[in-house]
Amino acid sequence: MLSPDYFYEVSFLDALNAAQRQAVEATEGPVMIVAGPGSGKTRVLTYRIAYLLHQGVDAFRILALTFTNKAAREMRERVEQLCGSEARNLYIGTFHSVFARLLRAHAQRLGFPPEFVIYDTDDSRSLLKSIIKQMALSDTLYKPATVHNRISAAKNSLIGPEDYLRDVNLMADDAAAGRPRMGDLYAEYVMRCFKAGAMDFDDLLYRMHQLLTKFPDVLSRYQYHFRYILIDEFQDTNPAQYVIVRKLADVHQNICVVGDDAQSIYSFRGATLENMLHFERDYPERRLFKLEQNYRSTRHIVRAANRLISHNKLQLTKEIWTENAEGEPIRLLSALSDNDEGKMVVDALFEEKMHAHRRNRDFAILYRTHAQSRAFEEHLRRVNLPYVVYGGVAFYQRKEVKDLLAYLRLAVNPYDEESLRRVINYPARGIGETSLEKALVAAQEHQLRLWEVLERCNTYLPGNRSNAAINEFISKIKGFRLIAQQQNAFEAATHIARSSGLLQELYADKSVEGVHRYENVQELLNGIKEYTDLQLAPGAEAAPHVTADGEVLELTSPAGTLAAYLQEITLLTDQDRDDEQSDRVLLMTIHSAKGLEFPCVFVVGLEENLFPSLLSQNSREELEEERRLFYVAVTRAQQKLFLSHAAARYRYGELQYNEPSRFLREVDDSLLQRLHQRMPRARPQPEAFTPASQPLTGKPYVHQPSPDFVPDDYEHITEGMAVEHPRFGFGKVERIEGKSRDRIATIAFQAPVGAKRIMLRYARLRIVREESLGKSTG
DNA sequence: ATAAGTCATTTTTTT
DNA sequence: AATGACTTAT
Repeated sequence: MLSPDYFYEVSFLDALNAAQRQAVEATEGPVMIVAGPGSGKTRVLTYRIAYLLHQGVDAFRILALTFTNKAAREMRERVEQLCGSEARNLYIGTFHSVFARLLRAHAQRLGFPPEFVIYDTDDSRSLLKSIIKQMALSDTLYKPATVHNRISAAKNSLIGPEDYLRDVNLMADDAAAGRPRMGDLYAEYVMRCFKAGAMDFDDLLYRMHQLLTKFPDVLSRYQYHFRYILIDEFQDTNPAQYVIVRKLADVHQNICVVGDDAQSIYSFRGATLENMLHFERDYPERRLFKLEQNYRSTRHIVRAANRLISHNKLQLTKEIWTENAEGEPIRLLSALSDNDEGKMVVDALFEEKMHAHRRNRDFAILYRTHAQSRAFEEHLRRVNLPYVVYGGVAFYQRKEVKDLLAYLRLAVNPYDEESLRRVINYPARGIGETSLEKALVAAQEHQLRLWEVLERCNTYLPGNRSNAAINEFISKIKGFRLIAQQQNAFEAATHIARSSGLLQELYADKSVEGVHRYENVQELLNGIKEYTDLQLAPGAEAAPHVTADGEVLELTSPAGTLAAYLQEITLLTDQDRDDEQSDRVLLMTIHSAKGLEFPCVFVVGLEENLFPSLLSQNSREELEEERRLFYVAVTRAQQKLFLSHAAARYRYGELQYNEPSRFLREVDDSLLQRLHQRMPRARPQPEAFTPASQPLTGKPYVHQPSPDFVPDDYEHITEGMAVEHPRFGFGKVERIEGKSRDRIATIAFQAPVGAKRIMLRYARLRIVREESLGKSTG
């Protein structure tokens, strides 16, 4: 069995410690790896795959599932570094993307077209909104988001609409909440998605499970195919994911899950720690490996993390340790107000940068909610430190991008109701709400799809004034459909963008924002071109769709077509786009910091009611999840950790006073070193706070109304004026449209924000003298 | 049809 | 404080 070169070949395992190596070499049978933060979890996963390949396992028999595209890409790249191009044939992807592929191959079994569309959250909610309206329910009681969450939770627990309506407990819950029709909404929603040939994100799991349950031949095919299954971030899986994976692993039983119960922070989207407990129950013979040595952080930080997490009752016993240096004590910053916190944090950051000669990107400022970023942005701008805030409006969520995608989606699948409604009157072609309303009613009445009604609008909507426009629209889309079938993705998309009138509409808008939108659409088209060229390039590598023995694993649309492109793109998100490696301070929520690490970390806003959140203090479970969130935040730090809190802050426009977070007490006092003794005895008076717009002079701010300070008075802002916005910085008003409070100003802001269009109502703009523009940048 | 006024909402996020 | 959704007035 062992080749003569065995020892040479596996010498790469020398890069691992004993525990890691054991976990890598235990390839057969069920395995659970509990991996603490910074313990080399990704390393173990990649080496495990590399080791399997070295053992002669065919790459396409290995299935590795992750939560994010980024994690999947990283894993593939790292295996490729170890094993070369063989890594390309690995089945690595997110749960959603892998399942989407498998579902495409067998969609017809479930009555779906192979080119089914995937509804994102917006699509789902907009569909629900229309259903709620149609069923004449109050949309304050049945908010689309609430209903969607409920449906999503049901699907993630593999509860279908019939089960839901039959479930006494669920029905009682809904009745108690005053929403007795929830089950009916669920059923109608599922039916509408089905008719539209659409699956939402949760369907990719729910329908996958259905496929495997209803069709034993499909199940056994994949059961035999995937010899080794690996799952990353197991603590974040939901019941549906776990059940599916168990089914797939049932023949070979080579299932390896890697996770850390102490880092489970996604219960609000269905993840359950119980999966980790169930794993032990379901696989009694499973082998357990614990990776507890931390290579990331100083002893101070590791000790603080352990202290903190020991307050949680619900946990598998595990204590991380490290051989790293003691490091410096954790610093505590106590600020008077949110603005003060911004100043103290930025000052400390600046000092640390100068003192230890660090780069900007060595710093991360982590907060509980997005709204907290403002104060830090303001002060970072003031000291000229470049920064980037994670989590703005996603590219693929932008209106203009979604509009074009809707046209493309329609060309592939005209039954897609959400896309149809999105573009039927955009650009305006005289098909108003009334016609659409009528068509929807007719569709309901005749049990037809919206598209089918419109196709024969003369029959179903006799005498409707806009029938001519509808017919024209329908034949246009049919034309697009032909083109999508005959030409490649880029040609088809360009044609559709032009001949739908979308491009012209955007081109006509010469405002700064309009130009941006036009550019965004162009960028989307460029992306499509890139994709097409790559797919159709001579000698393009075969995607891992075909196994070595020639078996086609799944059929997808022909490469390079619009249909194929849409399949690839739907599951991409912003974080998968331009991964700018520029030297900037990073600002983000703790949730999005998971999986990352930084030399210096600031965890800010450590106040009761904010972190832990007010809404998380109802039950012990929720509080423990907040604590795990703090644990995640603390363990992002490699060398220096700063914690900060403010005595008072504005929330929802009101001044609130909060006690320091209980989490600060839970980290041993001896580990904390106060940077400045500033905790006030008495509550500060609101007047004492630094206002949002502090003069640049650095002199203490004196609160007195000045003639050039007009916070709310939009009438005073005129074109050509130099202004300062507390968040976006300095800029020049280029253009003003509209009247009164709906006036919109186009303001060319200086870097890093760039030109930006903002509503002036309530906007806190400060008029500044022209010369301050030159000397202040962000 | 457009402008102006009212009201409700407000965690975290991936796919 | 800041928005988005919705309603009322002209």
